[in-house]
Amino acid sequence: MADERQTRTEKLAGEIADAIIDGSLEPGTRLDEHMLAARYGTSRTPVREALRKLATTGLIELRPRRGAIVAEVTSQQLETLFVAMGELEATCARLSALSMTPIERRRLGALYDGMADMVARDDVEAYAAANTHFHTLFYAGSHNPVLADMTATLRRRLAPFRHAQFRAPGRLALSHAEHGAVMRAVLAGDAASAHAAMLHHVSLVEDAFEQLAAPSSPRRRAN
Amino acid sequence: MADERQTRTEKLAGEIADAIIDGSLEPGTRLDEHMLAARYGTSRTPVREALRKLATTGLIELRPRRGAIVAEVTSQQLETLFVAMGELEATCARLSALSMTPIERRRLGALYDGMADMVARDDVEAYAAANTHFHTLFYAGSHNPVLADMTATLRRRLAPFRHAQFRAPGRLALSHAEHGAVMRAVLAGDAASAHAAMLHHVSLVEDAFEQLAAPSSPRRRAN
DNA sequence: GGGAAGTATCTTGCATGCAATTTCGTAATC
DNA sequence: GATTACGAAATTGCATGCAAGATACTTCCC
Repeated sequence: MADERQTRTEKLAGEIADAIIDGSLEPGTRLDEHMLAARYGTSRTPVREALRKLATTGLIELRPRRGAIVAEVTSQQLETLFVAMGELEATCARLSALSMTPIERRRLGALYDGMADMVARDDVEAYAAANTHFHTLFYAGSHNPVLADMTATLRRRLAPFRHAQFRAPGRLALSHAEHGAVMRAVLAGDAASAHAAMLHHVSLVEDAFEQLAAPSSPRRRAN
Repeated sequence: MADERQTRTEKLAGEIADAIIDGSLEPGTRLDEHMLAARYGTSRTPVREALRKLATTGLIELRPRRGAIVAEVTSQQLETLFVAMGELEATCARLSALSMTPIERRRLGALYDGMADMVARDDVEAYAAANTHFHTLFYAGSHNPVLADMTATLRRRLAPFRHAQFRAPGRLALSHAEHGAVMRAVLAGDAASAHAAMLHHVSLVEDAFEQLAAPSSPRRRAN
C-alpha cells in the first residue's frame, strides 16, 4: 500500500529492525553494508542511513570505521534497560492517573474486563496481544508524546527478550491481578499508587525474564 | 586535539547542534544540504548523515523529500517537553536516592554547600554552571546509563529555551532551597520524597520560563 | 485582477567510484 | 611453536553524478 510514500532508507530501517526483533539477525552479527545492499536490492547509501538511524535506537552498535553489529546486550545492560523501561512505564501510569479523559478511562476498563475472559480461557496468545494494547493505553493516556515515544521505543528494543513472558505457569492470572491494581489507581486518579503499582508490575516481568534467561547465574543486586 | 579520530559526520552533527543551541540557527531555518556542505567544506554525504542523526534527537525536523528545518517548537510542544524532562529528572532523583554510593552522596553535599556561597554572592553565572553540574550528578547517580542518556538528551534539546532561567529576582535563593529539599531526600534514601521534590523543582523552572516567554497568553492546563 | 495550469529550477534521494583505514592471512624471526 | 611484522583483501568514509520529486515562477484563461 503506502510503500512508495516513504523513502528506501525508512523501509530499510524498518525491515532490518524487524529482522533483529524477530531474531533473524542474532546479536553480534556483522552488518556488512554491501551484503545488506545486495540483499535488499539497493545501493549502500540508503543502507548506511538506515544503520545510522537504528544505531540511535540502540538496536545496533555502530563503531566508526569498523562497521555495525547487531547490539550484543550483556545481562547487566539488559537489567539497566528493564529498569529504565519500568520507570518510564510507571511514569506513564502516573501521568495517566492525572490526565486520562473519561473516554480513555472507559476504554481501559473495557479492555481489562475483556482480558479477564482470556485469563479464564488460558488464551496466552490473545492475552499477549491484549497486554501490549493495555500498556499502549498508558502511553497515550500520559498525553505526552515525547514520553510515549521514548517508552514505546524502549519496549520495542526489549521485544527480542520478552518472547517467553507468559510461559511461566500462573503468570497470566498474576499479570491480570497486577493490571487490576494499576487500573484502579489510575481510574481513582491516584498518581502515586499508579506509579507504584505499575513499577511493581513491570519489575515482576523483569524477574520472570531473569529466571528464564539465567536460572543458575548468581543474582546481581538491582540498581 | 581529537579532531581526526571522529568522523566528519559526527563533527558536523556536533557543530550544527551547537549552532542551533546557541541560537545561530533559528527555528524554522531551512537546512539546505548544499549550503551546509559548502559552509563546512565537505560534500553532501556527511551532511545528510549528520542531519539524520540530529533528527532523531528532535533538534531538527526532517520531512521526506522536502528537506530539513530547525525544529519549530510550539508552546504546546514545549510544555510537553518540559513535563517529560521533569518526569525524567524526578525519576533520576528517585533512583539516586536508592543507588547513590557514599562517595556520590558526599560530592552532592559538597556541591550544594558550594552553591550556597554563589547565592550569597549573587553570582548568577557560576550558579548556572553549578546548577547544570548539580543535575548531572543525579543522572549519574541513577546508575542507569539508559535513563541518564535520555535525560541529558532532553536537557540539551531544551537548552535553547532556558537562557533566562535565573533572571527573575530571588530565583537563585529559591532554586537553592529547592535543591536542598531534593538533596536531603536523596541523602536520606527517601525515593518518593526525592521524586516529589525534584518534580516540584523543575516544575517551577518551567513556570518561570512560561512567564518569561508568554506573559500575556492564556495559561493552558498542564497535562 | 485573481486563479489555475504548465514549465523551469532547485533540492533531495539514491547510485557509483575512489581513497583511507581496518582486518585477515602469510611469512619471518625469536 | 608462538609472536610479531608485513602485505593484501575487504570495508567503511566521503565525493560526485544523475534522476525523481518539490518548489517557484510564468503564462494563460476566466
